[in-house]
Amino acid sequence: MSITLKDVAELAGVSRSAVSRTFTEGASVSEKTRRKVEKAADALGYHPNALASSLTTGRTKLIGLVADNFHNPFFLEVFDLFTRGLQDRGLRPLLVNLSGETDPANSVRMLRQYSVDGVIVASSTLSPEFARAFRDARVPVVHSFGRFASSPRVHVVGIDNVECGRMAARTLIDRGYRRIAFLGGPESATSTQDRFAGFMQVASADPVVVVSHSFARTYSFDAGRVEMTKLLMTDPAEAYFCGDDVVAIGAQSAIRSAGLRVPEDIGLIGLNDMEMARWENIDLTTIRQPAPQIIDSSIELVTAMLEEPGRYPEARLFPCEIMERGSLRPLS
Amino acid sequence: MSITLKDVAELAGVSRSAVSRTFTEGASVSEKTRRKVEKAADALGYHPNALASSLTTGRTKLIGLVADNFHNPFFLEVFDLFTRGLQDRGLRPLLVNLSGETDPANSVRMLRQYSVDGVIVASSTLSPEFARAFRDARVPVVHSFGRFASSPRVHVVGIDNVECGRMAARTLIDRGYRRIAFLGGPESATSTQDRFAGFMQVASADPVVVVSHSFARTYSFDAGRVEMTKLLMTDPAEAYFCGDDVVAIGAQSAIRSAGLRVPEDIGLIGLNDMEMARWENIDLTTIRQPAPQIIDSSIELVTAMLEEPGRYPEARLFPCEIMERGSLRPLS
DNA sequence: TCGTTTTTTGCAACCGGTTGCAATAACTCT
DNA sequence: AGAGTTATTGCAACCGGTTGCAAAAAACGA
Repeated sequence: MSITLKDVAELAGVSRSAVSRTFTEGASVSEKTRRKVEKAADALGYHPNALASSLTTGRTKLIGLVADNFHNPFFLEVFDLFTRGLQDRGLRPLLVNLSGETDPANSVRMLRQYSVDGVIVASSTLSPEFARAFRDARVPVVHSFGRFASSPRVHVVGIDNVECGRMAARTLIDRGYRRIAFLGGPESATSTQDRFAGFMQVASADPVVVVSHSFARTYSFDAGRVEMTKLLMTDPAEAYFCGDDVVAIGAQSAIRSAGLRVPEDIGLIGLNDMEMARWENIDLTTIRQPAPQIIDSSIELVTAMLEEPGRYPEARLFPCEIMERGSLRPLS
Repeated sequence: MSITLKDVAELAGVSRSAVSRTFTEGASVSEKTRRKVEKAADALGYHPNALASSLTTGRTKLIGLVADNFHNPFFLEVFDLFTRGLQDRGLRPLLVNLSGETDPANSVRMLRQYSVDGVIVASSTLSPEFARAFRDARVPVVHSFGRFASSPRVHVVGIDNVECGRMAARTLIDRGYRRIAFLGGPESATSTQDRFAGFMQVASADPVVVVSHSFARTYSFDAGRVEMTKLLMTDPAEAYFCGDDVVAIGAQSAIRSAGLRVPEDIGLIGLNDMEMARWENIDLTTIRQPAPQIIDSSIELVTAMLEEPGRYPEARLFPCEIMERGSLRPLS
């Protein structure tokens, strides 16, 4: 069927080892045989079978990319960055869609069956358990956008969500908002919990500030809209820190549908700074999460673990910054 | 390092073949040995290595998923559907990001190195050449969202873009718009060309209709916005058929920024019916592309090709329908 | 030129599985 | 119980590569 090492060896008149060696970096082959082999390989259109070689080398160059939110456009950007970053380093992403799945065991089993070299869990909602399951199975794993822990059990790359919560509260208070609220993503998500904690910490420390909170069912437009619609029926706050941009956009839509204006009637601040936040009809003030850096760093870390499997776990944090746009009233 | 067939065989006191057989569907093993093997396997935490077995079976259950647009949220929905559909059938998507890449050779080589069982090219912008390159390399391939051809050289699953163009033109004319225009996606994309052709065919057949056209640089918000901004500086049409939803949303944003209203001042119709089109602040009238059906059918077709590699190429078309929302004036 | 050192090469075993085949075991049936 | 079937099993070769090792070839030094 397809061309194998043996075919090339025969045509080139050398041993199979010689052919193998010309295709492996840093192996000992003379220029003469290399040329013979390359000529034969070209003639036959030969390319080494990566999977067969993985059997002996123990490396597949396959990286499991595990995600659970396919309804948040931010993750499209994340996939773009991950796939390109991996490809640039000669690695291949094996995509796993976890939507609805709660038990890590299946994914662990599946990714082990495919002998992935490592796994990147790209999610801000999965519990740390998930990444740990891979570690326990001795699969190098990095949790991107995961929860920061002061004593991480697994490599984590992301942001300090607690600090983001504080930052959001400070920003709202600085703008003169007094009745402020947290409109979080799913309550079960670690990122929601942390952002909530930080937000409350700053907000409740200020004696004149009145703070309230609620949660959207998921990090999605619909959930944000539903929750804000509910809030508008009673006595809404002056400004909301939303779970993330897509929740904020849903909230924005609800506010506008109710005949109110952002930021004149209600202020909004999101988190992520996804592309859409810049769209002129959305124009969302938001906390930028430096996705390119997080992703680069995650890839770097997972490749480092290939060399050094027992590598001591670490948490890598990147700073966030406020992106001023039009959904909050200006600093007076 | 990891548990192999041999370890299980030894513990269970049977031959390696026996172990292999208990893990392969429909092989001949007695209940007694099966139980012994399963017990040993459980004890050791053994799971067969999918890649090693692919060597002899010739099947990896890996499917290359090739995409080139990571800036259009519609494709996040597409990825969701593809990954789930493949997973449900025991297949694994190997994601390839083609952004910027024009030469198929690289992807073909890479995916062949990984012995993917088949490839799905999910793009409405790539030329048919691309899919053909896989076919020429004897890799089963399906082009999803690709150009329909009356004599397809490669399996294509999608919609009739020419008919969509006609449908859009008819819709606009029926609403009483007289100065209508096509605001396409990238001119080089087959889908743009076809939608354009159909649109012009109907529009220019009507003596009272005045038609014009232009193209956005890519299927993206920014490109749509830029192009519409340009159009607004001269004498805009009464209604536009936009390249796709994301281009339409960009156009909508430009229109609103110019202080005009949709649909009162300018009407818009998109194509795809992505989730965002339903968002209340967007509320886009659009032509629904039945993505779930296209994707299901694509997966079905690619798996059928595994059984029957020489399968005669076919084009599968799914009907589209207008989703009435608020970006066109109502039928009078 | 010849002995020594360094490079290059092929052999053969191995990676973790699968499978055709012949031998063995377990059933039927009379 | 014994002949004839059918089901199960293990052997050994193979899938497409890699790699340690020893032999062969080439390069080096004097």
